[in-house]
Amino acid sequence: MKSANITLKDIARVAGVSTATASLALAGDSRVNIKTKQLVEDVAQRLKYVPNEIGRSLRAKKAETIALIFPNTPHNAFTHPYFVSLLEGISEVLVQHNFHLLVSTSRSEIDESAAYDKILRNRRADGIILWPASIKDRNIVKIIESDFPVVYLGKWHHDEIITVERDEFGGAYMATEHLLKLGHKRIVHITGPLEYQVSVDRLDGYKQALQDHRVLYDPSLVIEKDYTMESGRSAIVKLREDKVSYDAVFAGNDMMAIGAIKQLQKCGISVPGDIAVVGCDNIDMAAILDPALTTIYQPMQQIGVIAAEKLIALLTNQEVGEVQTVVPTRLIVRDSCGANKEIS
Amino acid sequence: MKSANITLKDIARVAGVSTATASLALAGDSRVNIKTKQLVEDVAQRLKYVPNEIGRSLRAKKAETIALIFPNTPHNAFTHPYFVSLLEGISEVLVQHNFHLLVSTSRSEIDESAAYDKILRNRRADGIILWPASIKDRNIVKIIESDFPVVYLGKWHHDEIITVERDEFGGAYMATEHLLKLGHKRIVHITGPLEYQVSVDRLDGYKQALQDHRVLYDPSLVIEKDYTMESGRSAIVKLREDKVSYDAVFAGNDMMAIGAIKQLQKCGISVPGDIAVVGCDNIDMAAILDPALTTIYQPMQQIGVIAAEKLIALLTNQEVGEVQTVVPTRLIVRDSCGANKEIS
DNA sequence: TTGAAAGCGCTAACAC
DNA sequence: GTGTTAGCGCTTTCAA
Repeated sequence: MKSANITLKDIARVAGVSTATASLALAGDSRVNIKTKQLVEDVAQRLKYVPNEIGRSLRAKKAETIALIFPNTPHNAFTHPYFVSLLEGISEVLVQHNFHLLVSTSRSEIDESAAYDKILRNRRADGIILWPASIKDRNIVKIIESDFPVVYLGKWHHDEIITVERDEFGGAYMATEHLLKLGHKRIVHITGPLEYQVSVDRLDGYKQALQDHRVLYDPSLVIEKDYTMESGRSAIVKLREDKVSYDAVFAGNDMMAIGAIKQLQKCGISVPGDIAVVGCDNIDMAAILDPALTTIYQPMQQIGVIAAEKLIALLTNQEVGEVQTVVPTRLIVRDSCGANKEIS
Repeated sequence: MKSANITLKDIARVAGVSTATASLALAGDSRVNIKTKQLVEDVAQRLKYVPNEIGRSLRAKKAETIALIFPNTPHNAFTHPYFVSLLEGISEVLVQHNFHLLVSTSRSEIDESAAYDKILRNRRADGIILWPASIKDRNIVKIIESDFPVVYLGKWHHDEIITVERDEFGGAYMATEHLLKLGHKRIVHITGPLEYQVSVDRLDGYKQALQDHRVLYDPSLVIEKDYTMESGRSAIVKLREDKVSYDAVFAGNDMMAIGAIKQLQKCGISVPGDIAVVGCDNIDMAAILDPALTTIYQPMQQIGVIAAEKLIALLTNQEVGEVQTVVPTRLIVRDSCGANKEIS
């Protein structure tokens, strides 16, 4: 900054009023004389006055900031394909309300609960949007149980917590049903680590679809992997080793679906000719691959928008609306499932 | 929060000392008696005292926070494939130094310069990492010319500005040279919008490589597009319409390279058999495509790390080191260029 | 070695 | 309508 910062005091001095009046004037308080108000505003504009938000925050005990917290390592958090869309949605809302966004990655496994305490109490943020980590993470419980304003992006069994979640169950159900309707009976499901709620929900959706269509659930068709492309590959290898027969694959995310397809193709098995594959996430590359991947779309931007709106509503004592929101997912039919006849 | 926040005053009262002593003790000042220090620390720990950073910031006139600013729309900013890696690098360093990260997307075209002024002066952040927008954006000039601590992620013609940039020129040079060495003479270059410095640098690298290899620069081989996949497609269409003959394509980014490949394949032209293609960025899907995309790797995480380190060094009066850093890019040879003989 | 007091920039109760 | 004053939580002289 070339010049020292202009404070409210400066404005008051130049305008020839007290700081209190200046403050009131700039806040648009109706008690202050219209001419005085004009005068103060002019001076403020001329001197390019920008309120010091730290001072304001200290006084108001509000930071006008919300924190987006990832309880895991930065690596896990940021490489998540959803992250960018989520951030976009949150940011969009915050800008409208003049809130700031603090992105925090305190790794639960290193800083332990102290880091959370700090975020909760150092008053840098008024509320938190919490990205779910493993179900086992006790630190999350702590945050959720404190009555600090928080929006949890997932399922939580407590009526007072605001949650915004995707309909994982429904998405998996749709994916599985889609394959069933195409005539497949032996559908492999590659799950993510079952310590994540998402993985469990997707597995449940898969099971329910089978049951509703009177197809017996066969545990040998379910393989737990870790959401990486490589693990998708290895799932296929394992199926072959175990001599499991199957006619379709529903992968717990797109990366594993891609890995599976690559491995199948490597073995000379046609997708979708011999084996139909459906993924989950609709990451960018899903549409570009050959065969283009049939997958479940996750409305992450929308989730960001809803989460931010609810949190701000809560912070500003507005109507929050429904406490638990389940945002629908959507099946995107492309080529890898074989539904598009001309290419299968 | 279940209980009201514990302040320094509380600690002092419980420990039976003054706030000044408590502050000193917790700061580890050597003047304070070791026993007093111990006592205060015990009390602080017992009451789970966490300093209010807003109060501290107001006093210190420092926010211990840096802002990452995108001058464009949230959409443009966040969907950029580099963003996640960059964020990861920055975040990694900030966590180490106990700094916070404010992510800001004030859209230059809406809020105009007021938004920048605000960021510069509301004291929410001590420094800025600035992501380059169009060269024409006057607001950036304003930020850069203020002497607010800033690290600019690109080329800037001013010795006092800390910049961290990728070697775009070198990358494009390598890509072009690689194609030349493979025997290609008529290399198309699809550029991004030339109002971005990146696009210009890549074009320059392309030209220089041609010149050094005594290949005449032919303007009809250069097509300005907009970094989208669709525009990569349309570039190929246009070349065909104009009946331009060529044997290779160097695309200004991977998305355009992918679009070009898709369009070429659609026309029955083999990649790399008939036309060799090289992209730029090394986005995730580059390795997964068929043919796998030869491209230029951009070390964005490293850039984030360097940028954050330099900014923090500047803010804490440490040695900043070199003011202008050019981080090398790297050619990643895969299949789309035809260098891997067995598949071409 | 410790405490009293001032003040960072702001807002709001209260007095005039 | 406007000014005086106090105080948010913290650090840092300065005095004891």
